[in-house]
Amino acid sequence: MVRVRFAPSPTGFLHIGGSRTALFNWLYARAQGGKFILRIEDTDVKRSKQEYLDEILDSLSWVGFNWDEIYYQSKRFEIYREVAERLLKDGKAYRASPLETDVEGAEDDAEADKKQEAVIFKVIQQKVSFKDLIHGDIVFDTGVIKDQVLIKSDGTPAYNFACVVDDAAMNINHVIRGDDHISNTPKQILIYQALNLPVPDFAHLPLILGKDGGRLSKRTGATAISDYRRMGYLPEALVNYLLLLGWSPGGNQEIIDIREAIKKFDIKDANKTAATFDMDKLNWINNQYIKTADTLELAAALEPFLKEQNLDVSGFGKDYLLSVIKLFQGRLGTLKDFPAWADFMFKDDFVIDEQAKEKHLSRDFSREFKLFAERLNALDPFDIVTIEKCFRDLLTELGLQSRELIHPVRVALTGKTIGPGLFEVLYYLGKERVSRRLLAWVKQ
RNA sequence: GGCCCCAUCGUCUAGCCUGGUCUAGGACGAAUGGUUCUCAGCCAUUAAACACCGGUUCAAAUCCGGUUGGGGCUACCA
Repeated sequence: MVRVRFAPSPTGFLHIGGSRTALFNWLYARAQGGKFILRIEDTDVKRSKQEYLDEILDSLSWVGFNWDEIYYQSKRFEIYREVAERLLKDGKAYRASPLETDVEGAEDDAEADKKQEAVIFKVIQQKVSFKDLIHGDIVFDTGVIKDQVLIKSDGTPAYNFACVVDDAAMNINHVIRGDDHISNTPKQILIYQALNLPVPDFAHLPLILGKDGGRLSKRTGATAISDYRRMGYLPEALVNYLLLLGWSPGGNQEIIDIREAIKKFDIKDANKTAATFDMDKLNWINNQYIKTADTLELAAALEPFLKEQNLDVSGFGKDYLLSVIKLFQGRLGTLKDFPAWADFMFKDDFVIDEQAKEKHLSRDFSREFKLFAERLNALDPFDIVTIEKCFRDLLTELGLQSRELIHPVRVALTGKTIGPGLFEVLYYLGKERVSRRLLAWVKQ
């Protein structure tokens, strides 16, 4: 059975690159009917923080990468020491005194006392080769690798050692991780061999680059998954985008449901070229998902954004809210856009775009607005069709082009130049609010 | 510096393994036009790539070698 793992370190938030690695591991496990194991690499006690751990677990749950088992390296220090002891006994490792600078640099004597001899692995010069599921055969000459620290002088295990001990103990048979670990692989294989443990298959995923071609960093855009959640991206959209970064379902398909992806995914089809993170395409995909989302579910997803931007919709019925969401659904790039774009549907002190006002309301529309308000108030079936007819009749009477009145009315009612069709806006706003807003522009 | 990885439109990619069907397909973005109401929505059109050099072959984006360029690693971080 396939057993894969994702091994984040709680020394920072879950970022884009990490979640893509998690996605490919998770997908592969689900595609193969295997297990997806989460291993928290919190051996660096000083840098590991609870808030980071919480954020990582939270983000993984949000994107839906459910794990079958979870382990914490900080609870397994005894195991690493025992294994190191074995290597020592076999003469494959040796002890070395703690680094002078380390002891001297210790905060106080108590800390210095805790320092003990480190355990170092003897690297023997040889050719190590492995078959990478994505890259094919890779060969290293270990002559260029220094002896490796197994247990540091503070008693905690070094990364490459804890990783091997755990992958073996947890029966991980496919190690799927970032390209940056390729050069760690020969070091780890040496340890597997010294321990007489079966070497797993490796698959090294290309890195995700920022716009500047370098590593994705805060400078080149948001990196934490939780940031994207806050910016108003749907988890399905983010996952779909991440999936397209290094893998393609073929057949010119861009939008792919996760269940369909599970059926089609194979780690062997992953690309080997680094990909640049492109916000524009993410936005487009997010819009594709928002557009086709169930309106009721969208309403729930929108809640935190309404709250955050202080847009109170409680005074309106559920049906009204859903209608308004439907009106905007097709043009939303992110959920965050909604409160900003639809504010006029829920309050009278909506934001007025000064440029729009300047462009369309600089001349006096008292006569037109007053007439239109009166006509609308008298409309009996007040529906989209009759509203449009009423408006167009008025245009004919006044001898105006539709655009000459539509834009001013839109700005007066919504404060914006962009938005849903005007007649729909009129219908959902209702007679009372429409005439109040129009008459506000009428000079007495 | 040493070692390793990578190389198709600006970006994500299809094609590469199993050379000919590729005057290289799709998507994002861009530009242009349309949408008897706006666009950041919708529709249409256009521009846009096989890094370079050599080899193998009747034939190379596809196979091989080199060059160049980019990236990673080179910690008692993970």
